[in-house]
Amino acid sequence: MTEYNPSALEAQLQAAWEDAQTFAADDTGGEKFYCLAMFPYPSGELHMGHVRNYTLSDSIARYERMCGRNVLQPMGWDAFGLPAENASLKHGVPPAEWTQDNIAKMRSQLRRLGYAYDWSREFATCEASYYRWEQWFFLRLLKRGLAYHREAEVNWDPVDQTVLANEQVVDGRGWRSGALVERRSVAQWFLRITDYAEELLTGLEALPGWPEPVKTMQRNWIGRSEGLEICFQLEGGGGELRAFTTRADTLPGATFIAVAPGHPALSAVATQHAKLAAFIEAERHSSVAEGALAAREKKGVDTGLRAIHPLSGELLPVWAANFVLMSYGTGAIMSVPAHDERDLDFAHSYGLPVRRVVAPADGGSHDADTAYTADGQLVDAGDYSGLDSATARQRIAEDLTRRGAGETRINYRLRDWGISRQRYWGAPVPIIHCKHCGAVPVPEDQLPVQLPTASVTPLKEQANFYTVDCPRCQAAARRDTDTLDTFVESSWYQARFSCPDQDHAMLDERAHHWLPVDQYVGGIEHAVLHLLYARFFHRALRDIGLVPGDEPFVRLLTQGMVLKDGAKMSKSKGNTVDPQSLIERYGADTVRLYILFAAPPEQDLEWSDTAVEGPHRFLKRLWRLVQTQVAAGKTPPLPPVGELPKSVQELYRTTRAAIIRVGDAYAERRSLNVGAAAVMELCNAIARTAADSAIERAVRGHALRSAVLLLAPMTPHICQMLWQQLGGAGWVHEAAWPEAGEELAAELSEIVVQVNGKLRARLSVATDIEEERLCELALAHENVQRFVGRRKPRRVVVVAGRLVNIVLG
RNA sequence: GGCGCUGUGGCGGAAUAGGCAGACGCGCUCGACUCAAAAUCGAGUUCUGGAAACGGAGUGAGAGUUCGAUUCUCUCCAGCGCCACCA
Repeated sequence: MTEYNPSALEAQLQAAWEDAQTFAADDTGGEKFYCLAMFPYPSGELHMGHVRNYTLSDSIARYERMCGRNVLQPMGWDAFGLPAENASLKHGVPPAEWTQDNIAKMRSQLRRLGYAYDWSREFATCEASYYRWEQWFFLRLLKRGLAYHREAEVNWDPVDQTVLANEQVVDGRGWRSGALVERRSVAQWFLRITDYAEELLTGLEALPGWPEPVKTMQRNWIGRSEGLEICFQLEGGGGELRAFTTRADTLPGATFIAVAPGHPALSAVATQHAKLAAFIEAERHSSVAEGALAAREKKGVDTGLRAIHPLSGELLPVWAANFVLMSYGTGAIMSVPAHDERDLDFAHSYGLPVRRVVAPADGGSHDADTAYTADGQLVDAGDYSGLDSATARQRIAEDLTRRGAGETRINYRLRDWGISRQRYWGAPVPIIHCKHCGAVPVPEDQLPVQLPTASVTPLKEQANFYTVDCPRCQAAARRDTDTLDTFVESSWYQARFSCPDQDHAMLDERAHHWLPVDQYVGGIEHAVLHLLYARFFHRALRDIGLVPGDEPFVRLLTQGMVLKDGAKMSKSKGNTVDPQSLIERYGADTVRLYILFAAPPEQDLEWSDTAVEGPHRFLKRLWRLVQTQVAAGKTPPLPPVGELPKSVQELYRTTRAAIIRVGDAYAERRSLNVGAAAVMELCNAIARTAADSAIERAVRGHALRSAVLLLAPMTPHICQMLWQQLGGAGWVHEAAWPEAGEELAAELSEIVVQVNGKLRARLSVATDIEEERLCELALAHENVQRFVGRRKPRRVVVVAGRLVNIVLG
């Protein structure tokens, strides 16, 4: 009997797959299935999170392939980014070299796991042949007005020395460095993602294959709110102030106006108002990031300006206040202390009046010390008194609109995406700044703007990089020395995998063949960053005809983290488990099976060193079962279902059930942990069944072949070998997914008998038994009688083929 | 503070449309094989009473709907995640 020797077997098969190019995708083939896992940053080390991510997607890809689909499963490298620069500083290795070394390491680690990638499509985003088209696309966006340059207050990461997008600031800290983010004014490039805000929001409804939490996070991030922009005239003809509100019904209760310290209306006043000027200046230098604002004490200064209430004509003081954001709405708000906690807070600090105009609709009372923020009924609100909040909002909006004192508006929390980074290791911004012509695009025939790899010096210090002539007027000019946010690369790589060898265009007709991605697999941490950017990019690409449809990813699986001792595995915590040593010990198949089996894909997986033994033992047992079967000679063919004797009926049924259950686990629910369990159950049933007669061997053979096919997407190496041993031809990954086969009619079925919903007996009865007779039998059962006794059942519920519930009065 | 997710044995988890709670696996107990160990195989394993048959309790807590609830509804509690002066 041959021993199960995973390492030899796996190495041999991996080489054979490679020689045969068996996972190359067909650009013209039939029903396509594009399966993609989020490509890794080449850190040089594969960790368990990667193994989980790639094993999930590989199992799905292999399953779809067995179902006859033309599968594309590519792999590449998200290769720009800071770690390469840091490594370069630390060890003196150029980023390009460091990155290439890491890619080589990780590629061989991935190969050792037996993933069915089409390696011919591999690319790294740091290659000029890739970012060249990113630069090209940036210029197209610029031409279409979707990219623009402006000085803006930005999030500045003092450790990484770069600007961060809002999405990259987490709790007031840089997402990578963890440093407290500062506010700075920097000239940089933006992409007009806000142009797509509405579409990105409504598009979520067309994504039933996305997890609800991810869609919710994106909805919150986009933050759509409908409201009214109200125009307040300043006293003495001093212009106007506009304020956005979602609660126009509370306008009668507005007692002051609050404006952001950076509001342009203040600059003229500040010249005459020292206290205000000081306040504005202090706020400008306050380095508090957005996330920390909420905890800050509310401060303000009366500007001396007075605004006219558009309903009452009353004069409202205008205050400069640090709790108003310049970057949302108009930078000015109407303050209604009675119905907004922040306003009330501020009013209390500065002794401003509180006017209650909304009362609970049910007539209940409300604590006067807190703001009543819910909808209700208007009181003491002039013409609007008595109306409910919704009606009042509508009426006030209509009235103000008619008088030109307001208009309905939709505001979004989403801001434009700042993409300039003051980093070396990234794709250069293809722009030349000219004193006379402004920001001039690098002509297309001069792309790519190559990142100079000879010297690892910041671009702004490399004169031979930035010294150029203006392409328009030939005067001396200066290249933009910023690089693009690395999230730009990952926003379109899924499209480029369709045609990575295309030298003459960003994308070609193959993108129309392969896109959208049918199944995307990755970590939930990208719920807003990468997944929102990629949806935006896809639409921008669509608008110039390069990709089909509106969405890049049809189905999304967000896998949970791999934890050890309750915390995410990480080097700093010292709780990592090295996949490499585990593979050496158990083989890739065991590692794959364990990581699929240990938890549902979407949930966090608590790593257990001992639990790995389970899947390993199972594979060894399966191996032995096949060896025993094969050693006993040729397996007879499966006879017609009707001829199966009692001794093998259970195994036949279990096999059939397993085929259905496992198929469903792969296709519908992607709950591969349950699929793996069902195959284990099947193998237990095989081991329980005798192998003496020809018919027993025939049914066992059928069960074993099925088990091997069901398991093949998860543990491809061992299954390839067992498939051959069982007489299967060719690659198991090209074999057809098994048919469940004819259902075996049962003569007897087991019926559960309950009394008052409690299980009291089980009956084995003829499947076609009449309901009346079944009830008789159930009632006659000894143990049922003990509970029913002389009492007369009030009711008997019968669920055909399943149970009888006898309800006593 | 808002929104969302999750609570099931010693542990990871299963229960597809409201119908046998605990599949599958880890761990543990006992046994077989062995000089011994490893490996392997067999029996058992929610708690509790009982030798057993057979009971009692039981899916975070409490209520509700139902003949019947891990599953549906409501109110709590706990943990996690996201967002958060967004007007």
